[in-house]
Amino acid sequence: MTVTIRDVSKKSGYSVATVSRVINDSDLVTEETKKKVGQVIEELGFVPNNTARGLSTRKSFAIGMIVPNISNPFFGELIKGAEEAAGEKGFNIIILNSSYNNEKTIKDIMILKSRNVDGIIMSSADFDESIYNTLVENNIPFVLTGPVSSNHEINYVSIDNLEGAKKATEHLVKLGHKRIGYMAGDYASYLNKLRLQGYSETLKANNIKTDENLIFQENVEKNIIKLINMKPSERPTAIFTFNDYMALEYMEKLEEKGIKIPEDIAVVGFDNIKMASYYSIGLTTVDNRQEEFGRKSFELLLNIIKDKNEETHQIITKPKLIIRKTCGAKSKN
Amino acid sequence: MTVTIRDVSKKSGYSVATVSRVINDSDLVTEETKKKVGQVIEELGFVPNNTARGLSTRKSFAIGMIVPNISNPFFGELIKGAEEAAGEKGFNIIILNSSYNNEKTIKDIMILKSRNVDGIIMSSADFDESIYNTLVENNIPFVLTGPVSSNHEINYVSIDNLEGAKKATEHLVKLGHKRIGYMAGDYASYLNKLRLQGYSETLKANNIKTDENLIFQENVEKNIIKLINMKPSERPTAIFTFNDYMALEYMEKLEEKGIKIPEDIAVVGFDNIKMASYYSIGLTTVDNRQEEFGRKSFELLLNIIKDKNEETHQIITKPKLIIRKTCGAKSKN
DNA sequence: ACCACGAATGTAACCGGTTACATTATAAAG
DNA sequence: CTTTATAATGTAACCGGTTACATTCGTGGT
Repeated sequence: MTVTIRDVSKKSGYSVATVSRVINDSDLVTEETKKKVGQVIEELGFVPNNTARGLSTRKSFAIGMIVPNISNPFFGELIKGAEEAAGEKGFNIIILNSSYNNEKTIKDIMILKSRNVDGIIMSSADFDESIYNTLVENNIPFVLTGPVSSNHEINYVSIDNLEGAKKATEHLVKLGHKRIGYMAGDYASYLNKLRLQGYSETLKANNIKTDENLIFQENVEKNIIKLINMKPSERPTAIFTFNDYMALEYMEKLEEKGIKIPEDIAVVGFDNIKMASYYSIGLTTVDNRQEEFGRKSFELLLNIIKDKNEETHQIITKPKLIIRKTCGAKSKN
Repeated sequence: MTVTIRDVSKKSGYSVATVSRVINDSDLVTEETKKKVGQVIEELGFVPNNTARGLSTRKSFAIGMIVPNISNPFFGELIKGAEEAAGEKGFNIIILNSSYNNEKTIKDIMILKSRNVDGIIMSSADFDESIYNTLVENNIPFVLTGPVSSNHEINYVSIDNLEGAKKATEHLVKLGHKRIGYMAGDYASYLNKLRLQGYSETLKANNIKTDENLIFQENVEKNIIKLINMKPSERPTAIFTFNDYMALEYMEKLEEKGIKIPEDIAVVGFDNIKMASYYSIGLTTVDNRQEEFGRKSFELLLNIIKDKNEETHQIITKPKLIIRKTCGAKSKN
């Protein structure tokens, strides 16, 4: 049915080994035979079977990618960057949705192993010991995206979250705010810890003493009620929120209550999701370019696969503040 | 290094054939041997090598998915649905980003062929003859998502766009509007044709004569200028826009000019993207559930792969109108 | 007791590539 | 004109599963 390397061998008069060498552009064959064999390949429309190739080389030219939620454009962009970089090197991406579930993540890793992927790009909200062990025991090259709290030496690429939080908070300080709040959601991620830390350190560096009443770490509902019930004189005049998604929620609720942004409360987010730039929202935020991270993740992974050397790499990019309207500073748009 | 079926065979005392049968849960083996062999598999941590399996069965339990833009949540949801459905059946998804480029799409199809995918889910904005031929010549089972203008008999799943456009327009008619506009972008897609048709037919059915001046088919910039420059008495009192994305753009521009929504102009979109429901936007729109379509696409594809029968299937789902604020009707939220 | 038959298991070829090793051809060296 | 090194090609085993076909074994019919 399908044309195989032996068909090409027969028709061209060369052995399968030589044909294989031609396919792989080995320098063991003459230019002339390359041409002749190439001709036959063309004629027969031969396409090498990747599965067979993978079986003998134990490589698949495929990498796995496990993300918490494909439909979230934040991860969509990550995937896009990785897919593009992979394609350029002849790799393909097998995508798996972990749904923020670590048990599923481990199953996914095993699935990817059975598919002989050459490596995995992981984007886990909660990279724990069990995931780490699974990857290491199965000897699978991997890189993480996002900040990593693990005390193992791990390859990852991430934005500098501490620095980003500092820039965001500092911007509010420079605008003259004294009562600056930090608003997060209810889950105690490492990411949250870093961003809170950046916030706190910035206040300290500017001789503003931290006020526990201005740090909101319960769920969004409770936080908003607490905020709304504060006397205007006690209320923060500016808030740095954990991420854009939450910032949008807070903003919606605040405006419902007649609290104006940025006049009454200035807002700065984190991530620069597409919506932040959109439709009269104009959220000031910290740019967190996922597409670029996707690309870098793949490139790092490829290095690891090739080199197999022991040293780990951490690629940490510098964050950039995007000033729009919600912080009250003059927009640069 | 890795544990193979022969290791299991050796340790369990059974032949590789029997082990293979156990793996595949064949009813040719006793429950007892299944148990014994299963035990050994457990002990050794054996995971069957999918590549080897694929080579002999000529199946890969992988399907390819080609979408125009992964980072667009519209497609993200589609992928998510397909990935989930696929996972339940032991299939994985290889994702490829076509960037709306048909030449790349054809290359992608060949890449997927060399990987022996069992089928392809295509989401092309412009499914043309060359793509069709590539798929058919290479004998690759496929299903399309979205409406298909091709005159070939093709498997696809789509929303009923004509019906959706009718519902949207009808809603505006029922709200008492007489001057209802249709606003699209500048590209003449089949999709646009369908939605425009739904709009026109609804007007006719309600004895409102179509006014060419209320149909905006140039690019967004030009359309908006034309709209703004109309006298209020000539202006449409309501518009049905090609999709939510455009609707948001129009709304932004209109509000900038002081034209209130829905008081001055009511707006209905199409697709129900996440943003439509969000942050005081409240866009009335036609639900176009991509996640469900992703799931259905996979299920349909699986049927095609299994049955190999000749008849084609078209799965067309009924659209649902989501009433929010921009149409001026009382919101049901 | 003997044969037939079906259920359970085993043997080995096969899927389509890669590659270690063997072989042949070619040219340079003695 | 051998000998020898080297470049080009060929042979066949191998990757790790699946499965057609062969074999073994137990049971019921006569």
